[in-house]
Amino acid sequence: MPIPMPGEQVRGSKTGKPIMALLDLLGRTWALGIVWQLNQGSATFRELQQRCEQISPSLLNTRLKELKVLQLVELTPSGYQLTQTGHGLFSIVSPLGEWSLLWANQIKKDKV
Amino acid sequence: MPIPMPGEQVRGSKTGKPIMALLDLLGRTWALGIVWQLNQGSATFRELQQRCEQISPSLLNTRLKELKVLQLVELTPSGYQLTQTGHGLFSIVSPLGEWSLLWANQIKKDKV
DNA sequence: CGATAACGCTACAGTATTAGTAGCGATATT
DNA sequence: AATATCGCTACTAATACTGTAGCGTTATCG
Repeated sequence: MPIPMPGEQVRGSKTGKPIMALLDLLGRTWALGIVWQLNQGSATFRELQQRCEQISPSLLNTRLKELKVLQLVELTPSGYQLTQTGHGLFSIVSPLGEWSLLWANQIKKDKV
Repeated sequence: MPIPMPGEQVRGSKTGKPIMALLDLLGRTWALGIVWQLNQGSATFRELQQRCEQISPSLLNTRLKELKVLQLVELTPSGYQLTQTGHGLFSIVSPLGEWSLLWANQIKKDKV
C-alpha cells in the first residue's frame, strides 16, 4: 500500500487534497493507535509492541515507516517518539479521550 | 469483524476502554471518511458511494451498519446523515482539515 | 397495466492487508 | 564465550476489502 503523501492520489480521492491523504493514513489499522500510545511517552520497538497488545511486528514496522516518512514519528536513541508535528496531530485528536466516555455512556443509556 | 462496542473487548485492548473502541472504529477503512463526507450534507446510499470514489457497496454497507449501531449515523427518508452524536464527533476532528494543509506544506519544505 | 428507472442493498470471487510465529544480525552485559 | 536484548525481517494463514453483477422494492410515465 503506497504511503498517502499529501498532494498525491490516495484512497478515496484523485485530487491529492491533504485531508484525503490524512484520512487515508488514519484509516489504516493501528495508525491512530500508535500515535495515541506514543503520546504516553517514547518507547522502544518492543515496548510499543506490548502497549499495542495485538499488533504484529511486521505491521508495526510498516506503520512506523509510514509515520516516519510523513514526519509524525521519529526514532531517537531513547526510542520512538512523536515529532513536533506528531504532537500537533495528537493535540487535535486528544479530546476524543473524554468524548468517548460520553459516547459510551449514551450508548448504554439507549440500551435501557 | 465485531463492532467495537465501548465496554467490550476490541482490537488492541482487553479492557474495553471507550477510547480503544473508538480508535478501533476509526482505524477501519473509510470509517472516518464516511463521517467526513456526511458532514457535507446527508446523502443517499448511492450518492455516498460516489462521494467516496473507491468504496465498494458491500463495505459501505458494513460501515454504515456499524456507524448506525454506534449511533453516529442514521438513515432518514432524505438519506443517510450524521446523528447529533455524529456531529459531536465531527466537530472534534474537523480541525484536521486545516491542520492537514500545514502538514502538507511542511513535508514539501523538507523535501527541498 | 407494462416498461423503465432508481433505490438500498446482497452475493460472491478475486485481491490486498493484517495476524501470528519464528528467528536473523547487531550490540551490550556477565 | 555465553546470554540477553534490541530493531526488524520472512513467511504463511487468516481476514478484510474491491469490483462486478444483479436482486427485490418502490416510483414514474406512457
